[in-house]
Amino acid sequence: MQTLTIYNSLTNKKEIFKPLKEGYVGMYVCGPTVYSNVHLGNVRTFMSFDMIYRYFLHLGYKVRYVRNITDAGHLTDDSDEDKISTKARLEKLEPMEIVQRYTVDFHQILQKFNLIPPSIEPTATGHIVEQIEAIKTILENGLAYEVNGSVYFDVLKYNETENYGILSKRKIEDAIENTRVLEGQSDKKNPQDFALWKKAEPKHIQRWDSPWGIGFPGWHLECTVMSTKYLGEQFDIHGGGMDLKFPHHECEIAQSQACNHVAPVKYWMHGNMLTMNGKKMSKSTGNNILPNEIFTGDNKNISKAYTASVVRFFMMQAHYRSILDFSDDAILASEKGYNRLMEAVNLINNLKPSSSSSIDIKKWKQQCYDAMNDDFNTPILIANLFEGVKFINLINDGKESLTIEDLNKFKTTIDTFVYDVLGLENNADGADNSNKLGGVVEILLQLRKEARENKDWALSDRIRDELIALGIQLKDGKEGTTFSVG
RNA sequence: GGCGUCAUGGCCGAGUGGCUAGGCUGGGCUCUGCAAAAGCUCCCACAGCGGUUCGAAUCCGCUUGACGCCUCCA
Repeated sequence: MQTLTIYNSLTNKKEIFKPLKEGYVGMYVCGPTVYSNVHLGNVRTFMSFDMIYRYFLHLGYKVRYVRNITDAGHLTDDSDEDKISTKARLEKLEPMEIVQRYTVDFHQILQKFNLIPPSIEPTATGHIVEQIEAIKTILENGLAYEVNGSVYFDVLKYNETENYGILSKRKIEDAIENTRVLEGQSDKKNPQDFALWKKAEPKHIQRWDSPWGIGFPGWHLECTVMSTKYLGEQFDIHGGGMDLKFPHHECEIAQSQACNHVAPVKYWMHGNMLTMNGKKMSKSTGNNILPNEIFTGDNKNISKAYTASVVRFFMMQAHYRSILDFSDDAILASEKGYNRLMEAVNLINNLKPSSSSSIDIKKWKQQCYDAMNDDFNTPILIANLFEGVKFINLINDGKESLTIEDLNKFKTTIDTFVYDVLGLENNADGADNSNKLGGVVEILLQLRKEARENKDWALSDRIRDELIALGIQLKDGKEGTTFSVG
């Protein structure tokens, strides 16, 4: 098995990946709060971890991948109302109607981007009982307190024996000095304390009974409870967006320690933000683009529509830990690169084997693995794949050669990384009408060929130019004319 | 204000103490009726100022700038 290194946010270093149990990987990724449509920035994080999931699977690990749906308890501010309920009141819908609508949207969008569904996708509302049990345990361990029907985690007390700030590298002393004083926090002993259970006011729609009265769980708790339930008190990888590092993931660590007295996660992984116009995409600021707007081209930031595969390729061209800026120029360039890659991938089936190989395929293949083994470096992988594109074109031109064994190895490796690991899809052979279209174009190519034999350049050029206007690119080669649909 | 990350060629984006990133764009050549495609090739960058070093864009310090977190956020 390949030696894989992963950048661990807990230590800020690349570390060799060693699973807790040989051959198995437990991975938890914070999912969306389903109160509105997922925007492209949300998608990036899930796509990054999908790539990581895919690579583990390819390496032969048995992976249990858990990604939650937050459908309750996500506090917006100190108004005692959570996001789901606020939206529900606004639209006069049942909370679960909102949850259902945006959960379906989330699944549909991710499917379009060819993300593999996780092994388990638990919901917060489905784990209220477990959350209440966890609160009881934390109370028993003396690290939480009850005030007016709410329960808060006692951060200062926890920090006496443990390190609150171990992940985010914050010092609690600094936090105390710099925390803004907000209204309505009088229930808390300290501003740093966070809610485990919040009392529900009568106007609050989502509510559950508990030993502390009617209320709803705090946001941080669900991930602790669900990751523990499905992956154990300790598991290999916890992922999420960079913006969740503090306070969410810091709180998760504290809660797990308070319950189970062990560090829950071996490798913390954080995907970086997608920006647009240099600023983070986010729902609240409106600086975002929705996937459906990209598929239709209906957004002022883009000049045309782009397919999900092109967007996926665009994102894979950047490292998951780097900020990536979305722009029309950038994605336009990616689209061209994607098309070039896919044309070569299609061409590989036509290559003829030779009696000897002029290219070291084994070395090239290992370079692909080396890239992925270095903290999932997809940009380097793609650079190597373009090296492969060059090989394909040269072999096709008869300038390089591969034996049948090498050719098969080459083809398998290309397919593995392009389809299985990067999760790209080949739009050309995915279209139902491609066969019919191909037949029609073949007729035109025949006509053009006859025109050219008669030196009727006016006609042959007209056929070529009108086809290209429709996005059909002709390529004249020694053995006839081929075409590609752009 | 506090903490942190990053500053790479026309654009997007990797990476490394001395050796090619890659994609897109632009120039040249081969091929072609002319093109396109493909191949070859050119433009060879690393914010600024100091320091360490035989050697730094890569390590250290300072300056400037951008972004992220500190409040819900992938």
